[in-house]
Amino acid sequence: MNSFTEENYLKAIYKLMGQGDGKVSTNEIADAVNTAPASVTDMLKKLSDKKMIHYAKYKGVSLTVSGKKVALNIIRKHRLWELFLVTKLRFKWDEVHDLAEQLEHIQSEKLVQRLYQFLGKPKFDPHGDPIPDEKGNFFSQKTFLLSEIKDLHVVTITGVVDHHPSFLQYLVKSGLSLGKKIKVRETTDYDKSMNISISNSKVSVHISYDVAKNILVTL
Amino acid sequence: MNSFTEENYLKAIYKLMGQGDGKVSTNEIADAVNTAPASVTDMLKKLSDKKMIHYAKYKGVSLTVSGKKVALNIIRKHRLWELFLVTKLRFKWDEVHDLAEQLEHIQSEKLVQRLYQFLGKPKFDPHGDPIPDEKGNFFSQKTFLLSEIKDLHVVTITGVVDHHPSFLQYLVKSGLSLGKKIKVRETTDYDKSMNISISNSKVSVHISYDVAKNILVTL
DNA sequence: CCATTTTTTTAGATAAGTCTAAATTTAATG
DNA sequence: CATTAAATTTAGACTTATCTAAAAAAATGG
Repeated sequence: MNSFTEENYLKAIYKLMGQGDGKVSTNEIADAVNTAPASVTDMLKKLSDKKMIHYAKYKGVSLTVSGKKVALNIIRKHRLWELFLVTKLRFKWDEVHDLAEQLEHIQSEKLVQRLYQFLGKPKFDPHGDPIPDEKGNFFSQKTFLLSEIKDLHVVTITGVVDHHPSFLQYLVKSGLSLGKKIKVRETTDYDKSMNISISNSKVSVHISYDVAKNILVTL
Repeated sequence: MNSFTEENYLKAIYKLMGQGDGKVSTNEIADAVNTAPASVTDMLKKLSDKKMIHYAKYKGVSLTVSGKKVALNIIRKHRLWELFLVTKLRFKWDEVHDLAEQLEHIQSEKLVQRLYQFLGKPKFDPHGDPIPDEKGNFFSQKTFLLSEIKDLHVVTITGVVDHHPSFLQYLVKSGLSLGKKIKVRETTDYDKSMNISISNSKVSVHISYDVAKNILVTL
């Protein structure tokens, strides 16, 4: 069994590794789990002993197959709980992250299975992130950053890069929720800000480049 | 904020205090939380510093008002989660205890409120135990042990003393679930075992004294 | 009411996870 | 490529919650 702390490290490493199998640095992890680099080194030794990571001093780390499995299971639980909170308990999508950070550590395979059934075997969480299945497989849609979309193209919002409550709240206030179809009307060369219109509502919104590069869309 | 461990001690002390405000002994607590008495003494000092318990060396402990409040909140969460697991996720009543022991430590007042609403502001958990409200108040029904009921009386099963899965499973197998109306047909003097009949089903069951004194009933 | 048993507390250690400060390794740069 | 800067690890210490063994207090019972 793994402790809460170990699970959090594995999750952080998983996220830092991204798609590729690149090595993750001690400082990156320290930053992600909000602890001193020296503490991270200690934990890396421990996770290495447990065969959860590949670790060679000064060389960075990557997850082993078992490490990846654990990480994906935590992520699965996190996203299922987020969806539960939003769809069943009427939480807003910007409120659920911290609570899910607690719930993701509840140990019970049966509970996860039942929750999964209860929610109707969902494929995505309230932020548009895919929910891994029991085996760790998940849908990976081809998404683009809204900031990369050329003028006059119509796209659908399917996710966010930044998950902070304040950003999510800003999106809601601007009428930009998941699933919305939008058209890029005009991009300003100078600051790369965009004027976009929301389909079926004549409404148009002006968003900064900073915002646009945190919104994921599909064609 | 209190740690998981502190919460478990407070819950244990609350349960050991029972109705009265009697003092609870170190050994009783050690037994309840499954740790060595010496460890309990350490924790008692800590809880005393935090003004959660009244503690004088060698004299036993009792909860302060804040200690009781914390304990009741944990119990509230425990019972709400048990009910959630049974009514929403189709767990059996004998499966939920250990899982609720984990879930009861999730910190979020909002979550508790929402769960409470979601479950329809319930008054009792799946084992017939009352669920304290936000303020720590709960219904206390006048219940009796089935073992104390005289022959030919009709009573309703409203709870259990022993919460162990094996006992609960035995009850289910014998058709003795919460809410069932039963009549005590005959008590055997020798071993105090009972022959009882279940209303609306002609079925009669023979139960030992050990079983009868772990079933709570109302007249 | 004194001796023995039981209960409780103290003392000293251990393991997990963290820290700061110092040492070491790697990377970057003139 | 030698020196400085940055990243990483080691060393030593702290906190929380636990343990065992020994000491102290309370309870029991002839």
